[in-house]
Amino acid sequence: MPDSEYRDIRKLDLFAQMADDNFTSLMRGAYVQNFPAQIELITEGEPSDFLHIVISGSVDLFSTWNGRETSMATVRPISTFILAATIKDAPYLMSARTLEKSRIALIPSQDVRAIFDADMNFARAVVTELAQCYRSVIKAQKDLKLRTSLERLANYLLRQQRHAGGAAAFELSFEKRRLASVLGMTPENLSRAFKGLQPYGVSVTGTRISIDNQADLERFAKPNPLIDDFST
Amino acid sequence: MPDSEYRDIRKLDLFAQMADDNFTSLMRGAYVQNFPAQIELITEGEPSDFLHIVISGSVDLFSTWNGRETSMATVRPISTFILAATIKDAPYLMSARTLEKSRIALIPSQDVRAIFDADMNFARAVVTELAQCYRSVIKAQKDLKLRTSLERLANYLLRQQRHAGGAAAFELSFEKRRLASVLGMTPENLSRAFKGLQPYGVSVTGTRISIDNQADLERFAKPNPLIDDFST
DNA sequence: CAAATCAATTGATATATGTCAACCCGTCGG
DNA sequence: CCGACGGGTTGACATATATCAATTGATTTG
Repeated sequence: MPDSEYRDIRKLDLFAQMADDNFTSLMRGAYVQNFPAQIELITEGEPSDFLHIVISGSVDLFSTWNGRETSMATVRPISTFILAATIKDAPYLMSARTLEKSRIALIPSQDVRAIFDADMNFARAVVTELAQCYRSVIKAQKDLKLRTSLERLANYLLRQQRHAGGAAAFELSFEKRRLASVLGMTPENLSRAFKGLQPYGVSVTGTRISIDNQADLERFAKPNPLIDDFST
Repeated sequence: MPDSEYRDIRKLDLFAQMADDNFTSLMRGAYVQNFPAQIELITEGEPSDFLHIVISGSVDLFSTWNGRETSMATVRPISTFILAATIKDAPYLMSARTLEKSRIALIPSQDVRAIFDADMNFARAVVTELAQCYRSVIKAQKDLKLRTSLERLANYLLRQQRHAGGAAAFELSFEKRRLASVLGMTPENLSRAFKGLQPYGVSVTGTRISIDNQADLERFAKPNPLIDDFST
């Protein structure tokens, strides 16, 4: 693993505070691999042998049941996924596939559990990270249960706008069919939802979104930190 | 706090392995209180000053947005709630109200965080509990996004049946309007959904459910451990 | 006991969302 | 350049779900 990657991983909240030799020993057992796009990295139901870290590229977490499929989340550099399964030594609840060419680090789960017991700072970081993940899913659940698809899209656009720096125009960070799945609707419906937001000053050209009337959209979307603020 | 309650709390997975004096010191700062039914214990958005433990009765976790409300989960004895907010020292994401007369223990959040740093076994238990909570929400999310309301009800009944011991007939553990909210539908729709399951051998009288054709219902519901098995 | 209350149900209807088929329009490879 | 392909869009339609209003039936309360 190149030195710069090593240092980038070290900087993750999860690893930043732990003792040097514990981090080194975690990394010693780690693999780093490049994957092409559209590769299924893990499959739900399988045992969780590795904690995964996305170094570059992006990964889609999705689930299937009875022939249907839904996108649960997207993982972008640099962050980890399936920490909970690793900690519990339980089967994956979600599958993961690369969305593009990606570089992934794999840390054996048993090493993570061992270091967890040995390093108080790491343990604290794991707990904080898990609590964060938990709260994110609760927010997503509230979004799903309390809002219509139009409201979900409106709030998604506001979040994305903020994430992109706050300018009136910005790019969607992934293709619309996947956005539809993340938001819990069909691609056709998403297309109509974009039209449904036109009266509130939203215009779309390809992946480029422009919010022409910020106040109007916010009045409609009614964003709420307890649902839309991912930092708390 | 009566000795029997003290011992019951001690037996919770979260506290079972920790050192005696750490547990004692946690409990020293704790309050125990009796609440009547329909009391709002916590309100979403407020700071998380206490970790709560339901000793008897039951508590509804719910959320609101824009005048709508949805039930997120029910907490029954003996277990804790809002662990994640306590650990992160972040605002509650859900409100909680007693469903019936309930006895609740309150442990100051800062004590929990302090003992977490001091007791490795407690830390490990907290992580396991959080990972469990996280996975439960992921399952709930899959349930919501991948299934229709009829399928959700069918699988709920199968889970409830198993929880009640597996007999063909059993009681719903709470009122239908709340069940509807938990399943993400209106009470009217739940009523129709019960009718929709009649062809699969489900009959309902008040809160009593009878599954007359187990195989038929399961063939329709297609239960899946990665969604419906709460233990893993 | 009678009145009031509230959960549950039912029917009629409106709205939201999904499905299917067709089409448009870029991109990519021969 | 052409044609195949795939994502996106659109329209027509079907289905799922919510809403509203009315009724029932059980429970509570004065």
